[in-house]
Amino acid sequence: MSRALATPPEWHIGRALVPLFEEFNEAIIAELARAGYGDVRSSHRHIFVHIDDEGTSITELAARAGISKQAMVQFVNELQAGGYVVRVPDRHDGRSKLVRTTNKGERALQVSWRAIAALEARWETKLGPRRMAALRKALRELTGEDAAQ
Amino acid sequence: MSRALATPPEWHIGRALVPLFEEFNEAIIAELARAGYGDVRSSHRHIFVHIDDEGTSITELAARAGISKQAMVQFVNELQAGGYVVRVPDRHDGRSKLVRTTNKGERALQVSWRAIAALEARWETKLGPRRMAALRKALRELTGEDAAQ
DNA sequence: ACGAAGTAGTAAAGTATGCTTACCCACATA
DNA sequence: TATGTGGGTAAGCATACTTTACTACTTCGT
Repeated sequence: MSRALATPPEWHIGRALVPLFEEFNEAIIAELARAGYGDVRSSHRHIFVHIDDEGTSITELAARAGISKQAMVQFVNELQAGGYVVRVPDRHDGRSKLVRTTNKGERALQVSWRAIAALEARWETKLGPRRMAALRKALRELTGEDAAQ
Repeated sequence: MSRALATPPEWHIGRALVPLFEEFNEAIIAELARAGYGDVRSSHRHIFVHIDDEGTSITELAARAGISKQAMVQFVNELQAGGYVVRVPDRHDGRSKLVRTTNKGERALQVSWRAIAALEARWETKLGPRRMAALRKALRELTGEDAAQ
């Protein structure tokens, strides 16, 4: 019945990671909605972050995102309905189609990049350029990237 | 029809924030499941991170978490069914009940703290103690905390 | 002291989302 | 020609909520 069996940690990264992740997501979605791309949802990043400029097959997109083909088909259908991507036949494989961004898709991507840049700028004013650079480098290394500029 | 209308950013924080957030979540849920608390889901953090030792009302928990009372009732019901929390009457208000953690709830909390500590330790081996401390400080400041130890 | 108005908790139902499994067809490759 | 692979439909499921509606209790104004 005794309370306080163990002392809780004074602070841990989750206290920041969770709200920061939410802030990141909401900043992008809100900016997209403001720019007229209100039908883009955060799960559509599975396409936007993995799609190549020359187009990418559904199977490949699904593999990169780590979800099933069927789930990816759904997301592609949604973005295609919104006019953000199109399916074009693959010249090298009659079964395959390549998903490509449309001009509208490119514009939406640019809006999201601007939203991210704005968020990073806000963070930089809080931390200063030196510490913000260090933060970016640290985060990048933690995800296994080289972080070699 | 021209492609490459704007250059995509070489790298941005989302590339790290998203996978790191997922890693954080999965590390806790996996460790809880391994310890026999498989019925705790990540949304239950809404309770665990906001609950006071003396107990907290549903209305207060909902306000802190930024969700509706009804949603909070659901999460409390689930955790109560699992034996992690109980509802006790509030002496000062006949309408109100206080949600309190049980011993099992406290044990689950400790498991999650250990999982977080282990994750932070793994990150520290990648970055070294100095840069890890700087990362923690930066993240903490970004969420509006003082970060004054 | 007393009725009106507000607040705490809750049940029930509905909605949006992000998936999965089970199948199936078309085409490619051996 | 058999087998595999790409794309797809249909259905189902778990999750994380919200809206609506109601009861019990408290507080406030008179």
